[in-house]
Amino acid sequence: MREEPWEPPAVLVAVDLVILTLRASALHVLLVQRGVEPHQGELALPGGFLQHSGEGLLTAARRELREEADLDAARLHLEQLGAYGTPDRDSRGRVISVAYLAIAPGLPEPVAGTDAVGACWMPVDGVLAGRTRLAFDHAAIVADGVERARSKLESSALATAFCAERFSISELQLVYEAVWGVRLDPRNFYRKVQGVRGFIAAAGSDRRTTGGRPARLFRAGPTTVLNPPLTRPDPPQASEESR
Amino acid sequence: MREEPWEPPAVLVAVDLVILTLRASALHVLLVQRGVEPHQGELALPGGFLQHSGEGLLTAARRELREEADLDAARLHLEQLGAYGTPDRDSRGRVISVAYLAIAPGLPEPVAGTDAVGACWMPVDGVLAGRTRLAFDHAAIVADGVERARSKLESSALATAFCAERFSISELQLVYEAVWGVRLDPRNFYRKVQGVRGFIAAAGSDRRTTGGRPARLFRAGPTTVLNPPLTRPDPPQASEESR
DNA sequence: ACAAAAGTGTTGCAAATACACCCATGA
DNA sequence: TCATGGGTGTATTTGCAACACTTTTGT
Repeated sequence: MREEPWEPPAVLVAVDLVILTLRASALHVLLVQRGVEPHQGELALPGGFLQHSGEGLLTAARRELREEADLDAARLHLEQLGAYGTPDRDSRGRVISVAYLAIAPGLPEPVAGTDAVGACWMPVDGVLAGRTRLAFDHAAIVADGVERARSKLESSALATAFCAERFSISELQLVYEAVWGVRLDPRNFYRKVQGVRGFIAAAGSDRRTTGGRPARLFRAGPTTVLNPPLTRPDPPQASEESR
Repeated sequence: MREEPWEPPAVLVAVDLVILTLRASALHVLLVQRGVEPHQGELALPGGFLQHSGEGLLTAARRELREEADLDAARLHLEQLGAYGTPDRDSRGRVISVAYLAIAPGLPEPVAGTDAVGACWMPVDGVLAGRTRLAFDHAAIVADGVERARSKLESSALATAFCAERFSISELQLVYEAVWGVRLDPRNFYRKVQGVRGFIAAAGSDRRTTGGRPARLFRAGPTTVLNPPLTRPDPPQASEESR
């Protein structure tokens, strides 16, 4: 760091959240409708400015998670995505946003206790395809978050963060299929997942059923890096059908 | 983003650079000696504050690259690492640092034209092991940068950024061996690398030699994501010798 | 001729796929 | 007893590490 005689410019720092979850086998992101200008009424990521100059970035992310989504950060996966600082991204002046990615298990239904106007889960497909328009550069941030989730499913135990505390192997498979957008063979998936040491651990011989044979239940294991990794099958060779 | 009656606190934003290169088959990072307080005289990452409120983060990173390391950003790989914003990381007040990772080919020798005091290439081993002490939280940032480089070698064409414009396959192998800290079989590496479509492209049948058979030369290919990826061998099972 | 580095062929093991099959339960 | 989803066995394919071997240069 070099020092110079001039004063460096002070900027505003916001923290925005990309909260992903699985609903009806599709990946969804939590969006709020903005109550004030700029971009009033438009959809945006939940977030807000640093509250006081002693607040850490991660602390602020956890606070927003609680305030805007009524989610308990202690139970969620939460990691930093990156900083977004294009000069003209916010008409109020120089605002740099530090984005965080959170993964939530499928919640009962609507997001309760939200103090933002109209929070809702939106399918990410629409956002990625540009059909769902977002304020600021938030669509790009969502795209980065989804891409991060897709790639981390391969090499980390992130998938368990989409599940409730106890889950069956086929529920875990649904996570992979929804996030990657592929179909997997349940039988091979079953053994593959069990073959990764520390990924999942048997959780009581308890079992609930939905019509067939009851499934064994598991909970997230101690491992966070998958070894061997679960490899994503390459999409079926887009030939003339593409685009 | 929620609006509230209070003023959000303004903070200072710095951009710091983790510039990695290969020297004598070892991974090195560029460090400068700080000329002013705080941490005067200590080693730190090159970087500095945003220069004016209209300067973009990436623009600032490119400027620092030029000013502090005399490197041309257009020829380098440059990507954002993340934001570091622990409240007490800088004694001057609230400073958030956005770190960037740059990869440079092995340069002729010393870093020329630097306006910082005492810029030098330091082996990353010492930094990672804590033997080389850095100012602020810069040692942690270096560790994150090295980890990012290690993991991106597997799935992206990042390795070519460590090489000159034209390189032989064995030079590319040296990059992988140095960054990963492993030994690879040259014969299998040779074919593996050639098997990845778009990774490297033949560059003139030109050839220079160092005693044996001349090598074919290549340049970076169009692909940035490696398919199939180059997988890193797991380290030789640390048994009782570990720690 | 020999050393040194580049490049090729071949083989055997191990992981991943595909899929036939058996198990446990509700209706 | 049949439909539904859970779980297991196994043959075939594929990927990859190991290593013998050939090629092309400098000295």
